[in-house]
Amino acid sequence: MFDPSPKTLTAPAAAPVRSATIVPINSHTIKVACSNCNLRELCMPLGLNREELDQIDSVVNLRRKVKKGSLLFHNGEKFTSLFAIRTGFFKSYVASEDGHEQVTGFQMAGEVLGLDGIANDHHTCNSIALEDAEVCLMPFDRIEELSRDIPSMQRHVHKIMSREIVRENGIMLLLGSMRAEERLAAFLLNLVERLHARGFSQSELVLRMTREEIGSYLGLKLETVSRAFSKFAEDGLVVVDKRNIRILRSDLLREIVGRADCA
Amino acid sequence: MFDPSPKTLTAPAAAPVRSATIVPINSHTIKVACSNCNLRELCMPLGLNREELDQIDSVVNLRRKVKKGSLLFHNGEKFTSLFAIRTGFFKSYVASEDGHEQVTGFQMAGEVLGLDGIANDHHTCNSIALEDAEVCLMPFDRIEELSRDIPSMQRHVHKIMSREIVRENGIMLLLGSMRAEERLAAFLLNLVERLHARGFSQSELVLRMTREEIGSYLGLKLETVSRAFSKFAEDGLVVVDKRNIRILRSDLLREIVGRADCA
DNA sequence: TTGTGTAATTGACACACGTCAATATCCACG
DNA sequence: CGTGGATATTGACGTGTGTCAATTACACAA
Repeated sequence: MFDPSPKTLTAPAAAPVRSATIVPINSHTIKVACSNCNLRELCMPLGLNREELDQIDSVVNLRRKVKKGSLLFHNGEKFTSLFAIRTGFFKSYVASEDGHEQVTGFQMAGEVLGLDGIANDHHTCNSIALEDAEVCLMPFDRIEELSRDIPSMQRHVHKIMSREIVRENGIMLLLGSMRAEERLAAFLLNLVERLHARGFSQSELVLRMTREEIGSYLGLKLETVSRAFSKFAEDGLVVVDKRNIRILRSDLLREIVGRADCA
Repeated sequence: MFDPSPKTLTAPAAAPVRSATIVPINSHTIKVACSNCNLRELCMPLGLNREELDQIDSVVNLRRKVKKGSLLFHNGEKFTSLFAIRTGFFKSYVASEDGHEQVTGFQMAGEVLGLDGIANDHHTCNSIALEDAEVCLMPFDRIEELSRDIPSMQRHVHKIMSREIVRENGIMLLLGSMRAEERLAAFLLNLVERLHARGFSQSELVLRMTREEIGSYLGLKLETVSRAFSKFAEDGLVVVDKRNIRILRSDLLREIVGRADCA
């Protein structure tokens, strides 16, 4: 089909990879910190000046590798830290008593995980790595401390949380009023947009999740997701080869999303 | 049917009502402030000591009356303040380009509105009063200022935002995997619980919104909501008289929610 | 009172999506 | 180099909910 090069959602690492699961950061020995992280335009340090950057480096004091398929945190776990994704791809989900899983989001490099835990000092959802990943640990009391000293940091934390609220408002709109193909179109456009912001192609993407996980996120069954992909392919909007997707007509995808509920 | 007394979601006012739309609060003349507001156990001041209470009074510097049917804020409006509901009942909703409205939440006394605006300095949703209401204006830069001085205040603001994220996670679960009657049962239980926390009955409630608005929130059409109400009534779970609802078997309602997606 | 509009209920029918099942494909692992 | 278990696709069919429409009840204004 098209170039199946196994791209990873990993920006070129500036630091050597370590084998330990938890890696203390020591700015003297390992030159890995927010101040020279290539995600700083997307992640926590956004909008901070040089001096503030140095301060935030003191917040991000741990790194953690998360193997594909393992949990970063889970429902009920004590909340202590937020997590900034350095590399890899995560799925967050809640589970109802009967065991049903509802995917609440997919997160990639530069995005922040764990905000749900602040409310009750315990996490209320689960986050699992869909590919080998690395996250920066940010102890929340340190974040709050620093927020009290640096107004721009404080504002940034507030914006990150508010952005999550706005995102979820959008998902409610999607789940509440869109039809299957509209949902999938919106999903694909959102994914490529975020990937593009990270330097990837505007038209090609590799899905990190199964059809079932997409379906859970979009409130659909996996068969319906599969059929919608086939329909898009049939209509020449995309080329679908398993998890490799090439978008041929993003304009038409946008049109599909736009005409949501017009009928 | 049953007692149709037109209860209002208004705690007994401690202060005289003024006619102006915007009422400056002067602690010397009008004894209305967080420190003696009867919602302080639910609203912003939660967990503050006496001295901190006095400080927060300096944040809440304006009151605003909102007539039934009028907007508190709307999509695109510049964000400056959060709003704490003193009395009344609100509906928040987003609108897609084509004009479809998706209700994102219903809010009552003691709850905070406007968190969506922080992300982009402009609101991304709309809030409309479903009955005559009164809100306290809390300029957000003042909130941030105070948060820097009072750690417990800072933590409280974070908790309020996180709580909203968790709430929306729950709605995603509802919209993504529950069936009509499960959704309505969950909705009713959530409403009475919140009303009960405000001193109202555990079993009787007056809906402030139409079937269509409930449907929008739950991702259903108004006819489906109506049918679900009728089914509940037929099965003896509730007594329905237009917008007056009496819950007879909350245990069975809980069971309906619980068995979501068990089949 | 009568008129008018909104809200709610209920029935008949349609259809989008779920369910069930068969098959194909790929990858991990012995 | 097979083999078993995910994952994905596709078809046939069922059903929950949407759609359309008729009717009632009620609030409010003339």
